[in-house]
Amino acid sequence: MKQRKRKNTVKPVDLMAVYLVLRETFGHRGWWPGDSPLEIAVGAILTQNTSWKNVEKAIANLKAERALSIRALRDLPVDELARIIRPSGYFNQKALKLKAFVEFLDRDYKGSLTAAFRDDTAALREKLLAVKGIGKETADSILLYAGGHRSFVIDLYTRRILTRHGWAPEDVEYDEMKAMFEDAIPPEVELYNDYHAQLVAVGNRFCRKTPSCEGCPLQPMLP
DNA sequence: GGCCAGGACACCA
DNA sequence: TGGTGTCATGGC
Repeated sequence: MKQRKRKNTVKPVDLMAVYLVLRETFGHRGWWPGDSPLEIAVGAILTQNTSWKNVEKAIANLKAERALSIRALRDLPVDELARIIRPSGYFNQKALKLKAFVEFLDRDYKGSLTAAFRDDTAALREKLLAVKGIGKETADSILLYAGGHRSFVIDLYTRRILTRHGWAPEDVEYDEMKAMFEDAIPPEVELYNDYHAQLVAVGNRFCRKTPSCEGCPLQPMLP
C-alpha cells in the first residue's frame, strides 16, 4: 500500500482491550434494532446523517402503511415513498436510494434479500457500493447487521473516538480504519456486531461533536 | 433560533 | 484526490 504523509502522529492501541473496557461498561449490546433483515437494511439507508429517533418514526410510518416489504417498496411511487419516510430527513434522496436498492435486488438477486446474503461477502460489498446512495458505511451495516456477514462498520463515532484518542490519524480513510479493526480482533461476526454497537453507545453518550468526556469509560485512555 | 445527527454524491479545480 | 455544496427533519 502507498504510504501517505500523516498530519499527526499516532499512538499504538490495543483495540481488543478497548472493546473489553466498553463491554464491561455497557454489557452486551445485541445490536441494531429491527425485526427483519429488510428493516435493518432500510434503517441503514435512512439513518445516513440522521439521528436514529427520526429513523424510528420513518420506519414506523412504513410499517403503518404496510410499505416495509420489497414488493411495496418496488410498487410505491417515489413521491409517495418520500412522503412516508419524511421524518428521516433528506426524504427525496432517500426515497430514490430505497428504490435503487430494490432495483438492485431485483436485477441481481431476483428480488430476494436472502439470495443476496448467500453471496460472497466481498462480492456483495462490491455490488452494494455500486448502488447509488449506498456508500461504505451503509454497505457494511447492511452486510453485518442485516446479513450476518463479517464486515466491520466504521461510523462517525468510531472515527471520533479513534482520532481524539490519537489512535488514528485525523485524515484516516474508511478502509484503513476498517482494516485496523479487522486486523486487531478475532474474525467473528458476533464480535464485529457488538464492538460497533459499543462504539455507538459510548459515542452517543460522550463523543458528540462537542464531547463530554466526563464519565466516559475511555477517558483514562486519553493522551 | 442555532446546532447537530449511526452519509453519500455531484461538481469543480 | 481534495475541498465544497447539497440534501432536510426533529430533538435539544
